[in-house]
Amino acid sequence: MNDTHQKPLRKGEQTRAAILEAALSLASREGLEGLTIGVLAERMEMSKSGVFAHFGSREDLQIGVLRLYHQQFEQEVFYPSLREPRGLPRLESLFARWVARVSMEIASGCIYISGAAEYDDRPGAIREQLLEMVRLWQVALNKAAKQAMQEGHLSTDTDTDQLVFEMYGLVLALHHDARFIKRPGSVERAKKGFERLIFGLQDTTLPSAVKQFEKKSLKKISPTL
Amino acid sequence: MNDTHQKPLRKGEQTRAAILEAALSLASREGLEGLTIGVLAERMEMSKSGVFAHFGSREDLQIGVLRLYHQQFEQEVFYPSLREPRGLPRLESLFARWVARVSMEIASGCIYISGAAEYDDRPGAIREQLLEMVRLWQVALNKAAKQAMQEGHLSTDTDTDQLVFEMYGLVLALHHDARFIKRPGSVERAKKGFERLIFGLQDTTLPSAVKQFEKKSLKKISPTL
DNA sequence: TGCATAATAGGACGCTCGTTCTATTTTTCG
DNA sequence: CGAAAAATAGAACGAGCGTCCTATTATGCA
Repeated sequence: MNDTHQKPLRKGEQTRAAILEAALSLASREGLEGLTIGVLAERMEMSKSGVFAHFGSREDLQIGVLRLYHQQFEQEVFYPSLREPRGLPRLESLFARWVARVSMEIASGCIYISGAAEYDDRPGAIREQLLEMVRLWQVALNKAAKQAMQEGHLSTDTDTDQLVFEMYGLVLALHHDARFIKRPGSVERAKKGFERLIFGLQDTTLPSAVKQFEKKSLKKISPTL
Repeated sequence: MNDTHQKPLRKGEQTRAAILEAALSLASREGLEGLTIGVLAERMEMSKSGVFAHFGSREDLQIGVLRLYHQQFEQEVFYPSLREPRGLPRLESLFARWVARVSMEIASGCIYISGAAEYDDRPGAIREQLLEMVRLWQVALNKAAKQAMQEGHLSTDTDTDQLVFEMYGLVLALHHDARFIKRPGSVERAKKGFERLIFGLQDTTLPSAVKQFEKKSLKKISPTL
């Protein structure tokens, strides 16, 4: 009954991390709301209460999963792009890595996207946490777009909010078509849409004469990762 | 025990329809998977078994909801647009009415979109039904785009699959930003994206000289309904 | 109006869920 | 090593779920 708790020991945090990884994998497939402690325990070959003890509640577990996903997203998409020169190259890198990650997640699912649908109007701590992360990501994209403007890579009257809106739309369409409809070629369509978006080309309505701008960048970003 | 069942009487179908309406309203907010017979019965001021008896199973109820939604979608979006002349006007009408409907659904939610997230990889009759409807809608959009090509309203080398992909992305982004993030102005962004998409304008990268094409249509489609 | 039948209510079922309590095993460290 | 503390297991709980069964009420038609 003595509540002077020492700092936690090693083993606990280790299995906690393992549980979170399994939980993330599960939540990617079934959704955060579909994540169940029983199934998670089964997957971990542990008892329900054994798993549960690492988290104060299911909600805390879900938030832990969210934070782990955010961390991975930062590490795989955001930080590497910061090494690109600011302006269009960085913006292109952000989009390319984002698309690459969602492509890899086709078999499992992007938690930012599925979570947005799940927590549309389900108030609570999970929604708040998710909302903060998605906002952060959109702000990062917006900042990169604004820098591209300042660097002269985009027209000075570019509506960056509109640009981010359409970039997000392309990735949402990719996720939708690839994961729900399971139509091939969606990745290429997202990339093509981005090129058209950036270079302001729509060859279906305009005569050529402007196509020379196409495909002069977005190339050195390797499609791996 | 005599299984020679007569054709069903009036009252039954009447309340069945009322239940389906309530169920659609509920499923719009909570998702098809969040639709529960208990809550539905409460909403209808009926007993659980009374509600249940109108459907062979929960799955049948969900499919009924799906069909009702599809019917409404056809009536509000698809059929009225067929009265527009084939080609770009009809394509614009389809998009405008689609956006108008999703705008009205901001408080509740579009089942095509939320359902796509819920049934990503949850096999079964519901996914199959939903998939068929979404495919049908995309095919309709594609057909309208192809007609716009044939009418000379769009360039002959238009990639209509790409066009539909991006149109879908715009509506998905609208749904995402308006419903999850609750950011205002999303409707205008979707419309602006469509105009840019159709007219091939991206004023952030191209000098003006082509802006005269803008806003010459998509106007007589009233935003009401 | 009455009778057959459809429509609905009420209750119980087996199941799964998150959570709690208590006991047992495992780990950590003086 | 041995004791304190952490980690885990096991069983039970109350609630909500879809579904089934049986009785009761409401409806439609001869």
